[in-house]
Amino acid sequence: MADSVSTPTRTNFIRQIVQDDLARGQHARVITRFPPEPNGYLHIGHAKSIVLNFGLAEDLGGVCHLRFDDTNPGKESPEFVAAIKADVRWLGFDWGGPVRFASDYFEQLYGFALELIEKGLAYVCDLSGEETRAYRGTLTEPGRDSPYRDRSIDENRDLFRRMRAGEFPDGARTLRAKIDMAAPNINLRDPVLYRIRHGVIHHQTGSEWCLYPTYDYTHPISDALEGITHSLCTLEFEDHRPLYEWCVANVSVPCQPRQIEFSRLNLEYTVMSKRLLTQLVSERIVAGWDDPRMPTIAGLRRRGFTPGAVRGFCERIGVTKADNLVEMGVLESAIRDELDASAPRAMAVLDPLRVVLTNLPADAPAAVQARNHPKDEAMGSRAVPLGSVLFIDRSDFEETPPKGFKRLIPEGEVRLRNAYVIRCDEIIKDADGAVIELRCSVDPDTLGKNPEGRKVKGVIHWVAAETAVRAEVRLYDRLFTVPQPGAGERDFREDLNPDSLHTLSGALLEPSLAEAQPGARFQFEREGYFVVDPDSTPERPVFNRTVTLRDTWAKAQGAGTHGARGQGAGVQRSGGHQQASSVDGKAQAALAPDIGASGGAA
RNA sequence: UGGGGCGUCGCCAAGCGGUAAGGCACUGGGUUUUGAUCCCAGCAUUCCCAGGUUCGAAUCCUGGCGCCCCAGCCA
Repeated sequence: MADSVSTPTRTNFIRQIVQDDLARGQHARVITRFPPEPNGYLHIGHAKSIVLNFGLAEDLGGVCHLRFDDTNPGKESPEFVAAIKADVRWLGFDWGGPVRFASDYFEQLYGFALELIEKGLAYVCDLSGEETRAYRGTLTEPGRDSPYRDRSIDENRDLFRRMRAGEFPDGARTLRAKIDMAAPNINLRDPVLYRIRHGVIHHQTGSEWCLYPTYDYTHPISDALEGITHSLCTLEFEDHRPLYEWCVANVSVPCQPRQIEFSRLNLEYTVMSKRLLTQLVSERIVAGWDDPRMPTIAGLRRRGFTPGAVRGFCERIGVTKADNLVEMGVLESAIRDELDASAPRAMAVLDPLRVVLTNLPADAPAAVQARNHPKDEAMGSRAVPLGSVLFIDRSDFEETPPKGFKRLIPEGEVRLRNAYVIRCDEIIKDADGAVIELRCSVDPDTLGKNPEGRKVKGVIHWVAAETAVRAEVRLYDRLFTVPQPGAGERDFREDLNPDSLHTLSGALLEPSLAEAQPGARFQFEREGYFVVDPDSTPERPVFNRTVTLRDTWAKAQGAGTHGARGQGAGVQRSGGHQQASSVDGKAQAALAPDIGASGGAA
């Protein structure tokens, strides 16, 4: 019941294949694997693969292994290993056994390489990297055989052993598969199986090896050793499948897993490549891998997403082989669905405007009772202190309202959420003409009931000045201004959204929010869903906006501006937040140089 | 131009020869002390194009067109 996003698990072409295999008795049970390289954090695209692999195994009574593809130690680190494990667990999956590493199989892999050598299917090649490339040919021209291709088995065996023993420097020799230098599929033109890497400390094997197997060789064999039945990967590996099959067919492994490819996820207004994400972090364009603007699992978590919403999103987008570019709206809809059902409501004023109630009755309650959820009685209610001095959001008052505006206007009435109907009698301005306070009168007979003889359409949220808790609120927007950052020749940093973060230091919360713990999620009524950031302390609460509420009013108002485009995906353009941003010039100024510098540098 | 893929509504995506699911978005209407949620209705005579097979084709065949991936001792 908690999982409101739950859509019936959709099938897809891969599930169909696996179920068919199971039905035909081809396998006793399905074993899949999720094989990340620990060279960065997991992102939403990985979540698609995780949900596919773990979800499939889970539903079909099998298991899914978590195996780190750690064959390139120079780029990998234990920090990434730990983060990846945490993310997979957070998503709610269990690998039902030890975490595995391709490096666990280094010794066996080495043995199989010897087997290939004995069979005349692999040879030690002395060509340099550059020469190897030259010999490989091009997309349209066949390659040429390496001059070392016909070394004797004895010589190959001897050389390969000496490679392991550390007798040759980096790049001096490689072990190559002997397949076909004229193959139209370039992956079959005697691909490199092993390369020499001295001096790197592998996070799992330390300095035990100076010889490291390549992905193309390691992956199929690791799969086979683990009894993987279906090896699911993304489309760019489709060309590698013949090589995958060559490997498991030519060494003495217990089985021959089947590789099936699906298309990777592309999401509008963000980037998904690990190279680019790494760049965002290393150039400090974002605060880290878990910056709430990042499409990483850690970023989404800190942004306030739930595991259920991420899984629900992955189910909504499906699994096919078609190239795709998914709109942000789908992700947003997934999290809104879940949070609408599960997040307790509260009131918070992001951009405060002082309101003095001039006639609050002496017998008015010191606090009003407010339900924590409009539809879920079980979530209970809370007391919200009331007082004669309040704050409302600046955007909820307009001196010259646009047509259709149903919030507070001069001489107009509006309902204070959970409290009285008030009427704006007087506007107080400063020397510059800016509104600094409103004087309002309450209709004492409107607590818990509608006024008689007239209709008050608008409802606005508020906090009482005396008991308000000051907080920092971080408003996030999409990281990029275009659907496909860096498309064409452009540097993706040119597409960064300079307004992707607004830090509000003067937000005011109702007191019930004061002791909220990091990770707690709320709906700030009429504003959006917010989560307590790990930076939060009782002295200084910090909330992150996960996503705004759907806002048809803002959308209608924004028509004609750029707000009308892009399905409003993730962008808050209401007047209130534009106000908020100008209120917060300091925070913006602090952020701007960072982005400017990185954009202008390289 | 060699090889491998993909092309069904604005975005995802079902469909597996019997006459176009669903989600997101969008548009109307209703309920509402969140301009939220919820509800109801609308939204592809057509499946990249052109031929062909068939009583019948998005599904089969042929030929085009368009897009993506591959020349790391990365994964």
